[in-house]
Amino acid sequence: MTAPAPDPLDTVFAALADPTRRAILTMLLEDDMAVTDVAEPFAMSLAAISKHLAVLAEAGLITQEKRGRVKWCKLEPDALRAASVWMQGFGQFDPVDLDAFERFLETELGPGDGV
Amino acid sequence: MTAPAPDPLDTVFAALADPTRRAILTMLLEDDMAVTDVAEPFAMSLAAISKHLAVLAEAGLITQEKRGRVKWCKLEPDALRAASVWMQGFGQFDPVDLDAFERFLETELGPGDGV
DNA sequence: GGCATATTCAACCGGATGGTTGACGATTTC
DNA sequence: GAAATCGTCAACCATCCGGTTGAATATGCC
Repeated sequence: MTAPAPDPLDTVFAALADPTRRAILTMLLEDDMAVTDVAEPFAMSLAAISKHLAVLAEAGLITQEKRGRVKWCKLEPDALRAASVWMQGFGQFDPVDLDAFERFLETELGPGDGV
Repeated sequence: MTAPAPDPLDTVFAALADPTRRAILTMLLEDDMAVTDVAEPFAMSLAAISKHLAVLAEAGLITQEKRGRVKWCKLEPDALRAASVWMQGFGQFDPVDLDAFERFLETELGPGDGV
């Protein structure tokens, strides 16, 4: 652990840079989920998803709590606030346009993909 | 070029994940700059900065225009809007707190580092 | 023309990242 | 206690990333 503690923004943005991880976050918007259930829709191994979840947890974007043999994953939206605030500094954004958000979420999820 | 066009959010967030690149964006908030001038405050080669700028341009976060032998770099804040909008979906953020933004910018630049 | 300046290109390097598979520890269930 | 389930660990692999150096390609100046 001699690593010199990188800027939290580094890890948050890096975590968000992967589409699988963004999809996971979107899923967790709905509800808390077990690791196995998170992995279910993806065409990759459970171990890979487990790693993605570790990255998200490292960034503070989720927390994981083990109850019994099941590990529950919970969205931690506050971690996004720092990044969001940072970005707002550029361009004097208008207050966020929720219609645009809807459109983007649709793009994210893929049209006709009813996740 | 058989690469299947990654989600723009991938490249934007990946670009933002590097502290050098975020610092560059912050510099460009002030004014457009030539590549050499962008590189000046950093303890790394000009070629490295040139690559960073290419990443930012690829993500659409800046544009570069060559006038004479000088290539000018210009912030393109609109590219951040998509990412910002995506993030707003999580956590029903309050409208952004500009005081918090100031504090974060200070953290970014480093206290007592008068860049 | 010839030299200095601005920027990129190309090759290279070490380390991180995203994925795999198979073994393993922990927990529940029968 | 034995078997099934949940999740991680460890080793491995290919690729990407951030950096270097040195040569190459403009362009501007005299």
